[in-house]
Amino acid sequence: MDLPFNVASHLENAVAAAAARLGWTGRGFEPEVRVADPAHGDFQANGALAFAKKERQNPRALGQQLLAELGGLGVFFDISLAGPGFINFRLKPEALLGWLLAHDSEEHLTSGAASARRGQTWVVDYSSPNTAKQMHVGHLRSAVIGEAICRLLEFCGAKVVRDNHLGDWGTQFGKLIWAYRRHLDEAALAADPLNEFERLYKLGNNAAEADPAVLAEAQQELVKLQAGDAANLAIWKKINDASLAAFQSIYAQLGIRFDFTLGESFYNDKVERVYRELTEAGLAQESQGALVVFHEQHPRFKTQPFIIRKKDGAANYASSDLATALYRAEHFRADGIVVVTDFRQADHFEQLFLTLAKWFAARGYRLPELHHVTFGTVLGEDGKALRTRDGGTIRLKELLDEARGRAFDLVTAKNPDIPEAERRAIAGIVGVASVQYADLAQNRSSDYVFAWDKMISLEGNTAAYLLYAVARIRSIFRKADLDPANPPVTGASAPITPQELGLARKLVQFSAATQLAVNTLRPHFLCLYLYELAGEFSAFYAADKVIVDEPAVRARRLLLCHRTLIVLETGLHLLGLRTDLTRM
RNA sequence: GCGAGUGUAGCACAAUGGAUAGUGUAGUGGCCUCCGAAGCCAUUGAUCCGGGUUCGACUCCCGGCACUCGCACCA
Repeated sequence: MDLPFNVASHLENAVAAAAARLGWTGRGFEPEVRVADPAHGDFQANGALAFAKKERQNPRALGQQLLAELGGLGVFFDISLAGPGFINFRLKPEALLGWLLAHDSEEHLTSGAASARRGQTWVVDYSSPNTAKQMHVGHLRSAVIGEAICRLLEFCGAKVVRDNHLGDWGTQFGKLIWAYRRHLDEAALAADPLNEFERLYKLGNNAAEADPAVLAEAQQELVKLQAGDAANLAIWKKINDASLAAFQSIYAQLGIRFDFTLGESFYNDKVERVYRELTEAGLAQESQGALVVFHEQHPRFKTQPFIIRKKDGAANYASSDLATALYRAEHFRADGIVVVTDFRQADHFEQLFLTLAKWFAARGYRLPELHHVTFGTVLGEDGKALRTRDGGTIRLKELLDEARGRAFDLVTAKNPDIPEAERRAIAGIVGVASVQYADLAQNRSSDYVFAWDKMISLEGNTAAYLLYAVARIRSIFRKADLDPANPPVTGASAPITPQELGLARKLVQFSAATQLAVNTLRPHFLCLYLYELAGEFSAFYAADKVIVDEPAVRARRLLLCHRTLIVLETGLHLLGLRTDLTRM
């Protein structure tokens, strides 16, 4: 019998079974298996501690009883009781090598993970920029975090629907169409449509702010658009087509491909049902001319309304989001919906989810698991929202161009002998990966400081450090002219070194890291793992020469190198990064 | 005013109620006739304040403080 891909869940099952034999299961025992501090073991089970508290018994004694039931695991682990009642599991070297031999490709790692969420469908709503504007740095996080979440869910076996929920139907179009009708510069439109749309939007926005009469006119343009006015629809379509074309080049660079681009406009004819059903269910009411939902039991939302139809009759964010959730539940049969936006929309989504729960319950609809994945602001080094020197917004296109440029300068400084075309290709991978990784590597809840030097300098927890490990491993195989597949690993006379063991142990923890990242919808847990793995590899690489004379030792070390390579690559791909470089 | 998020070394960040709070950078001291030194090894330095719950608290609860953000027709 071999160890399965997910060692932690295997242990969890074994500990739960042992507890069941002791009669603990019905009394609230939880195994609480997690990755351990290497000083104590590879995994630990802490369940005896909490259980002892609940039972008012000595935790150490309960730990001892549990330990006595775990004999079957002795094939794979050295097991010990420690401290107040921790049970530590340390994988035996043979078990470690067995696991490594069994998981020999990205495909096998993926199939090993795919049982966790098999059969589930998840709709992930991310990126979702407003059309008529260029994407700026503020759009980076939703796109990058959303894509990583999609890939993590897929890795765990879920069917993922990637939906770009464009802001293509809001009030900005009233202002934009108002300006378009009066101030369009045809020459500028032909030269750079997005630029001209941005100019018109600013013009319309300023005019509406300065003059209530203009605002009223702009609102009328929106009402006409939402009512299907042909002329306004034509302008709207022109704007959207130009915007989408520009977005597409950004998505291509970030490795993002949407299954659907169902913007707010798609739900225009679906909001009437929302109004009707919410009204019938007694959830929506008229207030100050608008249709709103209050939540009486909520301390704040009992007085802070969720406005689902404006007093001028137009739909808004709330109405289209309600219609969107229903569509996702009915049409995609979603088991889960993840919406990735910044934290400032937290109130909106709390109100939305409360409303959905009541609405779906009233109609007997099945409610998907709802997640609002929030993230903080990208800050400049002055601690304020990231801006250009003259206070403008930083366009995503320019940001990625600069990342590539900086990466190119660095590759050129380090390795001037590589042909320029290859240096450009390397810079494309490293530059974009650095930006993606810098965003993913921190807990998304906090703001983060965007610092070019730290991001591209390739030291510490950066994409380049990980890609450097990838390049070095490829280099070993290139120099040795060896095929890494399934080398013989037994019979080595030299004992396995601490660095080899450290690396092997880290590799086995890959599944635990992906589980943690996907269960919390926080990709930084995977980043942290990959960084530690690359660190273990670097330490191993410095301490133990791979290409040594003794065949069995060489084979064992090549096995470690190869498995490190595939785990690093699988992990980086899960984050949405490219790894197709052989040197850098 | 009400609410949410965030406060961890000089700076930037980790820590799913667990064992001695981890890393990077900056500083200090080592390591290339040896598979890539964009590297490795060692070392200095921190939980906003005050209570509480717990065998155990950066983590949970209560009260403050600071910063950011949200709160009737933007998305």
